Amino acid sequence: MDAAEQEFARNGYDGASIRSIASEAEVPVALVNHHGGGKEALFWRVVARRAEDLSTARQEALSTQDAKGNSSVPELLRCFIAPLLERADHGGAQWLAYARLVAYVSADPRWEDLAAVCFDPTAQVFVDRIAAHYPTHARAAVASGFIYSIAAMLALLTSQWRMTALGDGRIETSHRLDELVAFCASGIDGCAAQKADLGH
Amino acid sequence: MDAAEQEFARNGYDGASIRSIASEAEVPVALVNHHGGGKEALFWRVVARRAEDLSTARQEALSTQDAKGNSSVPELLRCFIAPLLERADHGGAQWLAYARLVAYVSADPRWEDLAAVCFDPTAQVFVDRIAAHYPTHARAAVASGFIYSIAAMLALLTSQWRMTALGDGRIETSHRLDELVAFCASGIDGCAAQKADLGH
DNA sequence: TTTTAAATTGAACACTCGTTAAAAATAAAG
DNA sequence: CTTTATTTTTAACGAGTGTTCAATTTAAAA
Repeated sequence: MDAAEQEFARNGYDGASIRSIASEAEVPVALVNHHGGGKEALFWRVVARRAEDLSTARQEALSTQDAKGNSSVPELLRCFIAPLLERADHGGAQWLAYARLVAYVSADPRWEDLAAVCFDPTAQVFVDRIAAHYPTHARAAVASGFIYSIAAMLALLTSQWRMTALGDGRIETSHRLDELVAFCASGIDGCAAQKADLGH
Repeated sequence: MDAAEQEFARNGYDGASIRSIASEAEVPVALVNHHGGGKEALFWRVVARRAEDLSTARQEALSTQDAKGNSSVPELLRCFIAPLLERADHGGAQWLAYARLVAYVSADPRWEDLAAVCFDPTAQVFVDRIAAHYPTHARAAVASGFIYSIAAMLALLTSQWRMTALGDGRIETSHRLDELVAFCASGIDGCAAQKADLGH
């Protein structure tokens, strides 16, 4: 599974080969097929493996945040974003590979169903919580803003190099989270405000 | 080229096959190799083909906007975002495919160089213009926010379906642009503000 | 220990891939 | 018209793909 995770994250679904995975895991080729149930089933399994851990981490962060009193939108966003980013940073090579895999799955419409099963239920919870801070008729705008936020989070995982290229100074990883949360919170706010202006 | 554009956009680089492209274009297999100079060179050519048109459209939008007087950050962002989104919406199937291809290239670190050549120069111009609205020491924050914004724009191209799934109502395509610009402008603003708060 | 089940292995199959080389057809130049 | 380029076609090569199947080894159950 670890080998498949690395290979899928590095080369994508089509670029990865069962033989490379088997070679990296130092097992015969037929074993990974017998154990994984075919390439596509193996891919699903790899993505789903850490999805549950990620979801519970997000919900737990939400619970501990709620215990401190009323949760603001930035605090809610942080509960969703921090678990993945922290694991990508300090969770070892496997979690970094998995984070890239999440970005890959989320970007490719081909894995619509997989993403819907693994990530959408938790996302739904956070959209509900964030939307509660805005007028009820702005829910669609909040949902859009939340998806934009997810895209921004994944961009931080895949194209961090581009930020240092376009900017003129490297930013410490610990500050990236605060920066991203600030971006998303303000963005959702702007989204909802724009929706409110439609009637004028 | 049109056939390659469709095929690459639909299946990615590894998923696309020269034979499918040749079949869709109703030409022999060897012709596309002779004319395109190999698969990778063909991919570069396809991506670069409309990149220049896109860049000039963005810069022209910037010029006409500047002619109206001082350009605000939302107006600047609209000049960058609108050209691609308009072409994806009303530019026919080819431009829609190309838009998806841009999203694909931007997401995959494998095409770092290609993206740097085709898209980064124009992006640099817009980062400079936007950064002029903020204190000079906030340029890195603005660059980060701009990349987040690009990610959001590409998410609108690839996962529009998810917005209607997480929200509870469809939003008209014409409103999407305003919504996205509002999100990005507010987000960049929040990014720069967070950077300013670091000293406290 | 014997018997049944499961896991592991090596080898091969059928297929698609990108690329190449020589032959045929078309266009351009003299 | 003849002759040179250029483009197009046909065919095939070699490598790599996911998958399958019987043979073997290991583990578990009776």
